[in-house]
Amino acid sequence: MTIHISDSAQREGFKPCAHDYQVNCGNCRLNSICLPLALESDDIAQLDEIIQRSKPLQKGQHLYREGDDFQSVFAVRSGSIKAYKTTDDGREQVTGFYFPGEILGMDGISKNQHASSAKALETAAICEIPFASLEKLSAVMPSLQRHFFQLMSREITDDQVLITLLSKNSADERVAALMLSISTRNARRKLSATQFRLPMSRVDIGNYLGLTVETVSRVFSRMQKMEILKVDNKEIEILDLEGVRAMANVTS
Amino acid sequence: MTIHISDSAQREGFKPCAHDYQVNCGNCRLNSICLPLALESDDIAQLDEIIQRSKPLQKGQHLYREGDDFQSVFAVRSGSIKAYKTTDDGREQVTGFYFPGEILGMDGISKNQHASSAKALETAAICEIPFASLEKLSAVMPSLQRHFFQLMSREITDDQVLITLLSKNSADERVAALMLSISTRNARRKLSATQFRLPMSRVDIGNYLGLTVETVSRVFSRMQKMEILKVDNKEIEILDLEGVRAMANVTS
DNA sequence: ATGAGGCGTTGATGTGAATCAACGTCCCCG
DNA sequence: CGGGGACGTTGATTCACATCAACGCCTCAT
Repeated sequence: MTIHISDSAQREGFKPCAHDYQVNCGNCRLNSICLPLALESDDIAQLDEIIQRSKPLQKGQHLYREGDDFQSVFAVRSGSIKAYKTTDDGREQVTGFYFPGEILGMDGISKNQHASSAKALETAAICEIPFASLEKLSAVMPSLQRHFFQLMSREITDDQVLITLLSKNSADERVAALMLSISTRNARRKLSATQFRLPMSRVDIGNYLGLTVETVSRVFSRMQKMEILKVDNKEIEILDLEGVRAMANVTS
Repeated sequence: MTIHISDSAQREGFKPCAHDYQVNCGNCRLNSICLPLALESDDIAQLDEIIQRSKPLQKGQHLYREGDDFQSVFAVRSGSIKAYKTTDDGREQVTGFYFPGEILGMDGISKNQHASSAKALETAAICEIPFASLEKLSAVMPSLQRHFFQLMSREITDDQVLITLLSKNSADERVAALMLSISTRNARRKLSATQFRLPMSRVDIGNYLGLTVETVSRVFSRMQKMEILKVDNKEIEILDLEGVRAMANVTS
């Protein structure tokens, strides 16, 4: 089977490797997040076949860059990734953070070129899913086709949530909402919903939320003073989930 | 063939109708926008088969509402549609405007429920594409499958552009960028890139761009004073395209 | 050990857009 | 014909967040 890797990935050392990580979709702890489909184990084997695992990405390395040829979408197996676009005037807009079990790179399909860049926030293991193979397999596996339509749709609805957050909510609400989002996604991976380490810097948070570093920092301080959140550098503890929800102004 | 219509569409009068509008994908003036695929005429006939045309939606009527069962995606044939979400606290966030040839409703796939509402800004003719049929057809028509993946990906990249606009740009830049976007989309339909009528209200524009009506109005006034735009209520004329580009702060 | 550079926090000041308010226009309906 | 309501504009004031500035704490290279 031909192996496809994007240019920048190749540049920075994302290489398929012979080393057996003893991981496959069938035994992957994350498959309920990554592949929530009623796949026959036979189907999973086929999917496994096209997925390429590789040696981990180091902090700061790029998985792909805006403008790179689009060949694959990627699933995060461990670590975390930030996706971002560069604006006309050279500034950076963070468009998303991706944690284990989550899939990124789908924005590249439309123009056959990645529409954003993706960079490791910490050491990260990645599964590469060549899109051409995925398309072929989808045509014969209706549940896989459906799953990918759903994944892309999910990305759209997530973006709409961010649009609303940026357009309608205060700095307090935005930061609180991000904390809740990370908490929820942690819980989905059977990790603590109340204690976690933020892999991204304050700059990245501000950039994602349309705020300056200073504002993010002040919101954290305020939340500490209110005793709804404990912040120790990147270590976060949610002390009062209801309080954080109230600050985020969400009903759910 | 079974006919699927969403609940709210049914409530408000979106009904398939026997009247022959003498429209099909093969002869539709918009097909280069809506279906930019190398489809055999045979394929187009098959696609035509599943698409349902109906009597036009009147201004203010809903095509679907947030929470409705997801059955179909929709293509605009004439008129225009606004898509919006309702926030927890009851406010409205406009997530997009859709013009002839454009496709909406794909955000409903992920949860099998529409994630936003869609309402006619003026009388609008719509093609309904039942998603179940589309999925089946996609499995046997690779170019159609590819096309839909691309459409969804396009929606993602468009949302990312809006995210960046909301997060990084001033009121002037946002309004100018919207004018350019409408201008470009008009040109794609072989209409004037410099003169057009805005189908949406100032409230909708503000809501989409994360601004108040007053601010939108002031930006328009400013653009008039600068003589780069002529505004007469909803009638817009771009007097100086480069000037508008400069205001939007875009290089392209 | 040392100092430079990245990252985060806090305080003082400035500003762009929100808010509040008033008014004009258009259109529909009694 | 008149009035109520939706929509748009413009001006005065306020305010949330950006900006500017200073400083503390790491870490890492010399």
